[in-house]
Amino acid sequence: MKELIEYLLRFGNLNQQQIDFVATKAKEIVLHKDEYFSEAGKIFRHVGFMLEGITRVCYYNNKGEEITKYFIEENNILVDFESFDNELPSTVYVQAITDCRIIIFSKKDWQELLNTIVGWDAIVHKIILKALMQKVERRSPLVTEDATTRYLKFMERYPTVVNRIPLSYIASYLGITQSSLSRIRKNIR
Amino acid sequence: MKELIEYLLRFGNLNQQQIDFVATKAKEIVLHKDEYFSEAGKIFRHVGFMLEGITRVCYYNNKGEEITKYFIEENNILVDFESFDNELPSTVYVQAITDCRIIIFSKKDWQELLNTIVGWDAIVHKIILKALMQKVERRSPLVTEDATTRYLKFMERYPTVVNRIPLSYIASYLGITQSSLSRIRKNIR
DNA sequence: ATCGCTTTTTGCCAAATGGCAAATGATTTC
DNA sequence: GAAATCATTTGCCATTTGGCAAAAAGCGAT
Repeated sequence: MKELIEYLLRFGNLNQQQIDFVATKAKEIVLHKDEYFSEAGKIFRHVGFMLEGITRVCYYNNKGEEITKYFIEENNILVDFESFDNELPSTVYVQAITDCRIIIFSKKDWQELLNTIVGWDAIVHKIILKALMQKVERRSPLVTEDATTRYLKFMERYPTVVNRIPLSYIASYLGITQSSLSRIRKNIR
Repeated sequence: MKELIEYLLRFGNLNQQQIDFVATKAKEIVLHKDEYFSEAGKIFRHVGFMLEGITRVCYYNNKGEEITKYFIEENNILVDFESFDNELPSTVYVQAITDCRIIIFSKKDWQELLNTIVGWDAIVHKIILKALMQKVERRSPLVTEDATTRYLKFMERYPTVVNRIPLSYIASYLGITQSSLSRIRKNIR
């Protein structure tokens, strides 16, 4: 919980009373490896905050291949705003790839925070912006570089992730096959 | 100007007085092909709105290759919020690739709109969100598909752009060489 | 230690893409 | 209209990556 509050305070100020109010709405859940936090076709009804573990956001293309869009690590927000805000079915899966501890807020509680805490919407907007910008930045370089460079950058960007998840997920993030990634790894050492 | 107002109204309501006020702050500029709207290293000090033409956002990688991140067409917002909001030097170039007509707001006027029009910040937030989401969506599929598929999708997504800009820009967006793109084109027909 | 299961590595060959340079085509300028 | 300039296509060959299947390595349960 402390982590969440620290995270929130980086985006705006909250007084003790407001912090306590947030805390009353927060619930902690555990998600085991391979379980889904949410699934494509369903509407996102929670805002999550990663306390511990790694999740990934993925989808399937028209050939049935699984594509990992990005990973979400500790101390990051976990929500599909398009789905959450507009009550639209999400197009992606959010899956735990290690055991995870996650703080969640139900939509109802989230609304109540919006209505109660002055400035909550500003904080939330900043958080969303930051999350989206991160996505753009993490995704863009992948297009134009060769697979080895992409892998090296991946390791820089997710240093805490590389050794905790199966290689197949990394490959599906980098847009290459598992075999290719394996070969690349060999050449790097 | 009508285009801008219509665009704004898609994200929230403004009364006639507010619309007029926005109009007093808007200036129209012309940017010729190849001119820069903004450059890497400089701070973004304007919010732009594309009336006519196409711009692209690009940068250079460590090999000196030019990478096109995306294109911006008519009726879209044109701003690097990270740079604009935080007064940080931008990392990208925004370049006209056809002659363009662009409405701009100076930072000072933009602030005044924020302070004067109730709900302006909400509209702006929605616009930013949409723009960022578009970027993510346009960028992500590029990673995992082969060049031909990427080109076909590019044509679907930017139907009005394909025939108006040089092939080299498209290649640098798709992350392939000009030669490869030329060959791909040949095979498609 | 052994079995069964999953993950990772490897070998083989085919396909896609890159790099470079020359040829062709298109456009501008005089 | 000819020359100069720029954009695009093509040829040649090297390199990267994919697809598939088998081998090897890792891991948990017994």
